[in-house]
Amino acid sequence: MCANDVCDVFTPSGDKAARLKDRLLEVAGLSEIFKALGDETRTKILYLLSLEELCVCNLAQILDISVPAVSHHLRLLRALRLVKYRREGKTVCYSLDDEHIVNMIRQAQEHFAEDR
Amino acid sequence: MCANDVCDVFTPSGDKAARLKDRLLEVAGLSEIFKALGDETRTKILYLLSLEELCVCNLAQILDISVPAVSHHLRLLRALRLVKYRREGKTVCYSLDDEHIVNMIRQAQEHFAEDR
DNA sequence: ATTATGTTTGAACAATTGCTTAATTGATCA
DNA sequence: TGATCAATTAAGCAATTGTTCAAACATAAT
Repeated sequence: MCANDVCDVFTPSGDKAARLKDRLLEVAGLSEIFKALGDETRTKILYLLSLEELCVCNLAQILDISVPAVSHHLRLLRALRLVKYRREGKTVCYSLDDEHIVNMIRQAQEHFAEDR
Repeated sequence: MCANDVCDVFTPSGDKAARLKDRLLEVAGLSEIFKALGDETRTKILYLLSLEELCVCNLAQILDISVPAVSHHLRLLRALRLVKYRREGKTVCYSLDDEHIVNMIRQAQEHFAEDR
């Protein structure tokens, strides 16, 4: 920990630190959504679903992982209301339930592109 | 795995699966960026730095965690070119090096808001 | 030089995560 | 009802992650 009288970007009264601490409330809980996208497989799932509606077994086929693995990921994405599902006979069809996700992916792509 | 002749959203030749598999290249490696935001502490760091330039020890103060913890996170964010730093005497000042991050955070906030 | 302060790095450890296999549930059809 | 197929859930395991403590490095001042 730094000595407050040396490394003081802050005002002596320390109210600035408090003010910044308050601003943190604005991003509280937000990382849950990013955590969902923080897994390679889930990013792929979300991107695929942004292209078209797909059932669990098709996702497993495309992603080359087991059906239960896909199901686990979808369960998490469902909990965050990022995807919605629709039962069609024996199969369950998933699709994107959030247009913001696509925007986030686009932003990440742009960052990557500039990264040369 | 599903039997291809029953759960066939795909064409019999299977070229559709192949086509979708190709599209996945468009999001390859993108989850690295989201992984950075997928940690509560790092989301806070990035948000604070979007508000103003801060040194390591100030970040530790505001976030109530140890200085090394902050440093480790900054190291990761540096590697992803999400933050930049500037030495000022003994202290090192960090700031945001990517406007896309702020956009991503805003998108996440909007999703959260609609989530009621 | 020596001391003091801010930052970084390394090692170790607890906690979390993502996967697989096996068992269970849900739904359709004979 | 019984059989079949898709999906979910549960349990267990390997791998990753975030943290702390201790040590090393960098800069500035005495």
